[in-house]
Amino acid sequence: MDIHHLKVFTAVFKNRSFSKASEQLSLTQPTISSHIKAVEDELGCKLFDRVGRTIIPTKEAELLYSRASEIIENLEEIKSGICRIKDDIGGEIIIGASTIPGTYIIPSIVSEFKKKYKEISFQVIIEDSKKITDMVACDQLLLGIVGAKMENRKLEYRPLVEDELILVSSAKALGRKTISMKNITGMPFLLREEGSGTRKTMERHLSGRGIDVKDLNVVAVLGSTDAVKEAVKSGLGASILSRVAVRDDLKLGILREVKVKGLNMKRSFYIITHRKRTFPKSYRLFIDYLYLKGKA
Amino acid sequence: MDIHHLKVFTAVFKNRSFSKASEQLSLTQPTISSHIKAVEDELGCKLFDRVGRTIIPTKEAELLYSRASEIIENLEEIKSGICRIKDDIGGEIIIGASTIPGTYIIPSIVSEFKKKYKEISFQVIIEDSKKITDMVACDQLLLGIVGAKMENRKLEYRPLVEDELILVSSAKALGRKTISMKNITGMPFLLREEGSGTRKTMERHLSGRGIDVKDLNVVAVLGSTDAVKEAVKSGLGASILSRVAVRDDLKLGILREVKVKGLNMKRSFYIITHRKRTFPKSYRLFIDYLYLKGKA
DNA sequence: TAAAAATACTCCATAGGTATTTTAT
DNA sequence: ATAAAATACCTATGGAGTATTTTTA
Repeated sequence: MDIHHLKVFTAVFKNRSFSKASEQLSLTQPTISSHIKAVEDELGCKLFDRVGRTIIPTKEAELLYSRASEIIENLEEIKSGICRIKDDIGGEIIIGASTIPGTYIIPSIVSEFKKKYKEISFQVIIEDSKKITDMVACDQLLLGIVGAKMENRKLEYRPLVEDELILVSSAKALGRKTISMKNITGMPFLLREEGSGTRKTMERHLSGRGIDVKDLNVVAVLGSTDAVKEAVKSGLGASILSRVAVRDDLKLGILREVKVKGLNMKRSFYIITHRKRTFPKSYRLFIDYLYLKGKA
Repeated sequence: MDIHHLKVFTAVFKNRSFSKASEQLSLTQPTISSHIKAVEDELGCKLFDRVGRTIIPTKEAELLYSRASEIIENLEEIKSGICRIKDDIGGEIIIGASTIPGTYIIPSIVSEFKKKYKEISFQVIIEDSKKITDMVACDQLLLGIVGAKMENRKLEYRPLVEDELILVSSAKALGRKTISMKNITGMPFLLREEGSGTRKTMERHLSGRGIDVKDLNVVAVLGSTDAVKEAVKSGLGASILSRVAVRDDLKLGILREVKVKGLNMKRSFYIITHRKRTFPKSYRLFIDYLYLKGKA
């Protein structure tokens, strides 16, 4: 049974006439006839007694009419409801971000974006790059911002902002402002865990220069940027960290940047999305905004 | 949008799979694909993200699902509701009957019928034959029992029981037990109104013997059988009435039958129905019961 | 006679199928 | 290699139309 059938039926019922119904619905009278016949056949009962040129609804028709309008309205509601949420820019955007972008990049971007779209609220989930990448790949998240590419054909990567990794040590620790590559392997070193984008990027750059993690004098592996920073501050060792993560500490003289000759550890933060997912309007707006930032 | 579409959609939604839905609905997987596509096109939005072999409903699909089941249930309810009332033998039967059958015939028939079908209730409307005939013809009544045929191509007439009109006078009035035709015109006469079946039948029989109503010595025209009976009892005049209407009065000796030589006023009571109307189950049962009586 | 519904037919969209291809596990 | 969805293509049903007939007011 088609909704159209019900619409035709109600029109006939209300007009007490096939031809008037046909005018109302911009159909021809034979079409109305055949529709009514179809419904009668489907329900296995007559709906109208054709008495001369008058039409009298049967008991069955009365029952059908009393409930058909309900169904028609219901369907219209669904359609309009879907049209609404299709263009609804409200709701919550959940961003999965790795430590560095989640802490130092996203907040200012979100705050700027919110000036234009006040009705969109945000939730930022902070996990390491690997975890975020997996969550996007497994459809637990629609949008992620990470500090390293973990290739996955399901995912769409787009650069957001440039960053740089630098070697930092405690300001209190004496030492040269510039060292050479070979000095790195000797110094006590602090590392992030394996899923970290910072660590992955660092490893990539070092191995490009012939140094493996195993060559380093690793004093400790810590689960967050802050933990590493604190450890460095306390003089436990040096570490390679995002410039954005240590900017304030450098300014305040708590940490000290040590230049490594010939080592330039540029990296990007990436916007990741699932290639095959469709996004609610609010997400599309925000992602477009991020893409624009990425191009600039 | 077809209800079928909605059923397919809900099956896919619940199974999170096109092929499982196809098995469940005994359709092929391509059919499911095309149905979902049709709904997506109609609503102008994606309903499922096809991510590898997993299927993820969009926000729109969530909304649609939450309301589609409602509609489907609604429609099932309608169908079952209609099936129920189609064979529902409960409810009320309204019989339009003219004076004589309504008073002397119908009550006993109804009472007998009710022994078998206790759940059917009856309402008997008593009007003269003409009025009842019109009401059936104009679809205000589905069933009538009248004492005379008023031809109308819309109507189906079937005999119910035989009756006989007889000439009656007051028992107190002296007079012969048998008279000849020519004596009729002289005597003071009481008549029913023009719409009366009794009157119509009487006129037909008399005119068959060459006597017109205008030839009679009409003392009064009264609107009901009882009124005529009372008038006859009080000696105002004679009248031609149904045997069934005066049976008790004859037995009790309150009224007296006067035989008219060569005048035999047999008549039938008729069941009338509208040829083009359909009847609820209860009516069909009762009408069949009446037809059976009519044949016997 | 005129108005309304039914009927007969034609045309085209689409529901349904089968066979095959694409994609991801 | 396999399982699932998409795609291509075919057929038959049924929706919508036009033209005509039937029926009744």
